[in-house]
Amino acid sequence: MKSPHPPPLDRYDRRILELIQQEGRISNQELAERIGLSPSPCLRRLRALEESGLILGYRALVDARQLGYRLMALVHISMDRHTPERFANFERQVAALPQVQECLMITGQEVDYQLKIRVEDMDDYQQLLLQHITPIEGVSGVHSNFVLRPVFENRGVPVAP
Amino acid sequence: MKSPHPPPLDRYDRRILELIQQEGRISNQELAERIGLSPSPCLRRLRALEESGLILGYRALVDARQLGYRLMALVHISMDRHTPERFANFERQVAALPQVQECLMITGQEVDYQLKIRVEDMDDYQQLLLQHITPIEGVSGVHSNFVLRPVFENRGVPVAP
DNA sequence: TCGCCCGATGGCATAATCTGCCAATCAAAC
DNA sequence: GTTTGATTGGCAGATTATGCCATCGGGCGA
Repeated sequence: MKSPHPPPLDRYDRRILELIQQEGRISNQELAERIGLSPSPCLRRLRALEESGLILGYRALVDARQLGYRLMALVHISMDRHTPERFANFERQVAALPQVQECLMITGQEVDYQLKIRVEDMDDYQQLLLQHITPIEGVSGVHSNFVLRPVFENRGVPVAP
Repeated sequence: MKSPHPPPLDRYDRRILELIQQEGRISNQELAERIGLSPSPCLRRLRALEESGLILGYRALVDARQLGYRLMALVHISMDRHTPERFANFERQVAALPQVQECLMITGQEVDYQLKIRVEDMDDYQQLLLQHITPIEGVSGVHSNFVLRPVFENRGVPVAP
């Protein structure tokens, strides 16, 4: 999957990465056309990028609001004792909650994790917090911020020249 | 694109949404097989979901670390004067920075925005902050947290039954 | 209970796409 | 200028997508 010496990316590879980050389901033919290559080598390059692990996968972006998730929250969690077992347990429990879209271990004097959460409304949020997050062993502090407006999300990673 | 009365989702639609959030480039044939429908109606449903706006698009996930982006930071921004023009200007300037992966306007007594940033290293980060973010008109406070470990990201939106 | 009606399904045929193979091309090193 | 190696383009077979039409099934009224 991941070679020890990843070959450098030329301009074709970079164009491919840029385009499939924007249009993940673009056909190989159109991809080839846009990068100025014939379909054959274009597909070979795409497969190579997938094999190398540079392309981790493909996702459809679903409109969470249309599914009823009108509330997005950023939750900062602090843990009382910093043992590996506590962390591992917390991460496992949190991964089991589908409302938790993202979990980052971060720096901060009073904070250990930031969670990004999607729920329908405040009632849901309160229930999730009180019944599923606060009770996790080791959680000593919880601080919530709510997203007033997502200015932009899910941007592609810049592919430098 | 977005109908005023979106038709309710049945179990087929929900399965489609679940699967394409995990495998965005799955072929229609395999998708049909997995949801227990023949290719014809499966494709019709997929297209309908795209037309309705529920599926916003498709993205390839690129491994940022392999591209050299070893540092991920969460930056909290406070603005000194809360006028619409200031906000709009800030958002425009920030959207022009490819290192800024996400920009959320959030609640908080001292905070107005959270940015998620990817850079190669601390030098890059310092330069981005001092040369491109701090100078934006209206920015009065900047506070950085760094991501020690992304436990998980890019999870799909739960599609409730 | 029966029969009608509307929407959704499955299958088919055609069109488009994917994908492996081969010879030809290009670039760099000698 | 020649050789060597990798990359490309085109072609053919296999796979997939997509529009069309008859059929099926569920809900509604009689």
